[in-house]
Amino acid sequence: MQKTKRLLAIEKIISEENISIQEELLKKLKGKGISCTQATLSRNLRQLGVSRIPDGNGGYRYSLSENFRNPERISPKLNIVPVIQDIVEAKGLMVIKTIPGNASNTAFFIDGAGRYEIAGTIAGDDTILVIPRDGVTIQQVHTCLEIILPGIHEQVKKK
Amino acid sequence: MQKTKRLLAIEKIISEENISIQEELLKKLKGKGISCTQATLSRNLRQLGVSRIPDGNGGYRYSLSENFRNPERISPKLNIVPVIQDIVEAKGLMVIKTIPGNASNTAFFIDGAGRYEIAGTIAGDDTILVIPRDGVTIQQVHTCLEIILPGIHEQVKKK
DNA sequence: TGAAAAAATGCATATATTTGCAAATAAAAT
DNA sequence: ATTTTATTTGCAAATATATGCATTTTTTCA
Repeated sequence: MQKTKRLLAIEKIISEENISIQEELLKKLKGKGISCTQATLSRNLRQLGVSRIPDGNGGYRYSLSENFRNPERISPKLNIVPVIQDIVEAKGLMVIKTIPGNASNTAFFIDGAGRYEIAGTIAGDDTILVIPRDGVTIQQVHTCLEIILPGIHEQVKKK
Repeated sequence: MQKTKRLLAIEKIISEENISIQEELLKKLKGKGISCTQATLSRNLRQLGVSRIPDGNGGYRYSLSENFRNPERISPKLNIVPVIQDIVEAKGLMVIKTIPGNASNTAFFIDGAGRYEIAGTIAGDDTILVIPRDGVTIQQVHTCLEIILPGIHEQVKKK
């Protein structure tokens, strides 16, 4: 889907560069072969929860919401304990195994990151089903998980 | 000075009410006997670091930006803090609410600090009861918590 | 597969926000 | 106190953002 790709690109650009007006973002997108109108961008930004904040220098810049910008702020807590046991994919979905009783805890963090890539999660006692949004690849979900829970793949490999 | 008063009033209004456009804020100010033009407001908002964020409901609202005011406050040391949702006191005891499943983790951490002020803790799923030792004031417990979890009160205030 | 419903998009425009500039006000210096 | 300098403000205009509506694209469902 065109929109999914655009939303992801918007997030990426905004997190990496200082965008002060929508027209500027529009051009960056065009540079990546993604094009739409400013009107669509306006709607997309709202949907993504992107806010415009003073840059402290007399100007403004667009910014991802708090959770999004600093996912590492809330994640290392979980990494203190090796709660995650395994990550496997099946039928385009992702299954994360945790130590007993920690699935909902972990899913909560994943949800809290507010990543667009993830449509939602369902947690049992020691298993989480991560449902990627349509058009999002498994690889993108892996990357996204790494952002939410830095070191997650490393941790799993050790077992 | 007129401006100082206005800036303070703006902060107060924005923190208490949902303001979606500047004209709206202008009226609220007028209601408090403070008047200026929308242009001035625009400048003031930027100076205060006020950002406009999606309200998750198809609209926008103005919001004080913690980031802007305390950019360096975001440090890895705060990692453990965001699990804490609220701190209230009752009957000389202290009740700490956490995100689901994190009460025992957090309580363990508090216990681990071995503070004299705290006689003990009891943790459920998302709630911790902190029992101060006899003769210890609630204020002392607050101070003590701040030592164990630096930034904890600041974090809670934001919610 | 085709019709119906829903979602996304562009266009034109309405609405909202920012800014250049000159006047007014406040602060500092002599 | 008076001049000088800096800050604040309003006004009008420029710029930026959001939205109504018609159209296209995608999804759903029979």
